[in-house]
Amino acid sequence: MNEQECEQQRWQAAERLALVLNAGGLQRMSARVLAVFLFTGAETVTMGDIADRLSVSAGSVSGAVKTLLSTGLIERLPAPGSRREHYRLREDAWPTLFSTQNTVVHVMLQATQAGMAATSSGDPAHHRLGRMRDFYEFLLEELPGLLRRWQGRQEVT
Amino acid sequence: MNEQECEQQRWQAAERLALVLNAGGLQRMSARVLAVFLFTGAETVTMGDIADRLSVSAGSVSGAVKTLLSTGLIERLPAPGSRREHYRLREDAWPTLFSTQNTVVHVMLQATQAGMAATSSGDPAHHRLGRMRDFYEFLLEELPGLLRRWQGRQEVT
DNA sequence: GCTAAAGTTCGGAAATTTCTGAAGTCTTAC
DNA sequence: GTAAGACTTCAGAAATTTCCGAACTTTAGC
Repeated sequence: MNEQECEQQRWQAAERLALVLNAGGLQRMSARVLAVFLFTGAETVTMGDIADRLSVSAGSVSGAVKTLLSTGLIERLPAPGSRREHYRLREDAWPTLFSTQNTVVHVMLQATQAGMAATSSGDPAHHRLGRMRDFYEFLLEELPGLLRRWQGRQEVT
Repeated sequence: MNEQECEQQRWQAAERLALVLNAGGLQRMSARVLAVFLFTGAETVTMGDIADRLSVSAGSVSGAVKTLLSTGLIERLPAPGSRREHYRLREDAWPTLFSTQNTVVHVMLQATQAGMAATSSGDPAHHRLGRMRDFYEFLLEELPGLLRRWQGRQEVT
């Protein structure tokens, strides 16, 4: 396998992963940009690098980078007096992504509680909502332990 | 609070929950139909019931019900020689939904492995992909135990 | 078998999301 | 201070998703 073939495969894999990240909840452009951060051979990238690689407009890259920054998946490097800003994937990007996805659970719980307040205890809906609440409360209870176990494993390495 | 106010609140809560389910990955119409299954005061519902409640076309309901059936969130009841098919929320709907959402993780892992195959071990991308793979493999390892603990808690009740 | 109600399918309209491109702002270097 | 490059913003175009509705299929009841 020569170098060109490898590069081709690398970016094919990147686009495939972008599709999955997209299915997992990320916006399409955010997913593609995140894939660049993952698959680039460089330690850091600039917005221009990303725009070139994906052949998309600077505006799109700007928006996606802003989103990824605000969700804590990437970080801006303390720029050494450079003209261009440099960014890179954060070390704990994946636990972060996992955690933010679980904020949805919180909102779900609030909705179930509103529903239970609007139904009497004899109502089948009241019972159903109770079961739903129980499950998601269980999930939230389990979350901290899960992340702690992950961090514990990291320290060993 | 009189009966009408309660009904109004009930379905307001239902629509709110539908929005959250939508944000959590479900299609818009599937989410709204699932909310009806949760919030209805009846034990079971027919497609006609759903269409009336949401004021949407029979076609839309048909599509959404088909999806919810295939993902195991609802079930068709062994119809007692009736003209209309009856459906209801499955008892283990929420663990099921949770598990299906985690099939995304499997696909993600496959993509990381393809990426690692296309990069050499000296490449920064190789290292990044390795970290991503480690985290999601960890998650998959934790999943069975999590569901087992949930089932254990259910049996006690 | 016929009828009528229930459910399904699918083409295209409508609505929403997503991206671009151009204009504007900020920063750096000279 | 000025010019040039990097980044941001936003209105509108493009693409995609989503839904309706009409035609079609199936099934229960007679």
